Amino acid sequence: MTQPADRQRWVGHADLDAFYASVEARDHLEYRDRPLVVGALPGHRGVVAAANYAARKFGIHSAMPIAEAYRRCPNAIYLRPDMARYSRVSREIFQILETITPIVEPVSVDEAYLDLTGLEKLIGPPEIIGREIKRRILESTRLTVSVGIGPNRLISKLGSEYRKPDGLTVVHPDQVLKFLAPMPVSALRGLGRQTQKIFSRLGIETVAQLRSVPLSYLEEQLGKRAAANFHAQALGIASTEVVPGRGRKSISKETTFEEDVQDQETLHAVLHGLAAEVAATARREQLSGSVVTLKIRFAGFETHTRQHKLAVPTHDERVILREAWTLFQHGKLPRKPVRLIGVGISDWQQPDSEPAQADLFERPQKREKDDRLLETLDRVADRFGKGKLQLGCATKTDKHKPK
DNA sequence: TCTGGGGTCCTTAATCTA
DNA sequence: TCTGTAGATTAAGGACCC
Repeated sequence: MTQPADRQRWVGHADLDAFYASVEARDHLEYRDRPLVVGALPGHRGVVAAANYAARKFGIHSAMPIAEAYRRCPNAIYLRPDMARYSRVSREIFQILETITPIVEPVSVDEAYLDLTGLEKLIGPPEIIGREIKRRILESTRLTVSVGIGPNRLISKLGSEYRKPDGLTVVHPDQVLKFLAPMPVSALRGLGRQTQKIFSRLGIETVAQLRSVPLSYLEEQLGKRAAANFHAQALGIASTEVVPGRGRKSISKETTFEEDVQDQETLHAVLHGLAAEVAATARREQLSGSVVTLKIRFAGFETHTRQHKLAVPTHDERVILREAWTLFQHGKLPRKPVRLIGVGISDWQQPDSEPAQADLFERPQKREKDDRLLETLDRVADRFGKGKLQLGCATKTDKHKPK
């Protein structure tokens, strides 16, 4: 069904407030009103995944190293994330959003875009729709959400960030330029630390300033594509498209060691566990990928990836492990202690194509040798046992362990 | 100073192929 | 057959997001 070209498009953006921390506070009365940090535990490697507003008063924010958070507030409650529980709550919230509109695009576990076009006749003006979204979520889940509504994705997203927590911001089309003008350029989508540096060098601080810069000059500084993107954003021009249920494009698992590891048997054993988790997820989601990616991080945050395209897509952990291990050994990586190791698959093939089993693996001349190697290493992996490995932050397996 | 885990998208370089 | 070229594909890394 096509929409009339002149119909006003309305896009909503719903963003749960400090989601992980809010779920914890909701489910544990004793945590209420106390600074609460979800992420790594103090004394371990890791960062803050979510902090409630009491913790934010101490300057704690997500992605902050946990040691820094602890220095700022040693009395806060520190919790490991319980992703399974947050996922359940998330599913409940998405179901509620679908009672507003069937066109809901999940961005993450706590965030979604909604196509609200044409709902004025059913529910009311955008302000009423926004209030209705917030009311339904609060009544069903006892969680607050910040909502932004505007003529496109960019404006709705900036709207939900505009007032937090528990905010509602509606920006009508004729207010867009005024709404954007005083915002720092860092508010724009896809503008991170590196691009921020360039803008700072050019003396561009606000969206209004950015708007006054000729596109040709911006192109010289940022390249054509990025310049066009930020120029359009500064004018409030962005996509109105909301795509429900975008499929994932890759599956990966990685883990950071508590202390850097050089022992090959340990590395192989961990890689084995990660490959098994990737394969299990792929099988559960009926996906087969033909690109295997190995990720390695050394001391100093020096990160490398190596990838290889298979002739036949796979969700077989033996194939994934074998390929990842080959990349590790022959990928011309430095022989240094490893801080992080990870593996992933991507590049899905049509569902009807036959997934690669170990015996379909390409490079047949290497197979026999690889199999012998794998058998040996599998024995090592068994001997080490995943539970005995000194892993840093929990991998998904840890999180799924019954309590 | 210390930087997790799970993703997406983009740019660039190398390699393959017509 | 050799060489140059252009386009497609593969691979690596960076930037960004939540």
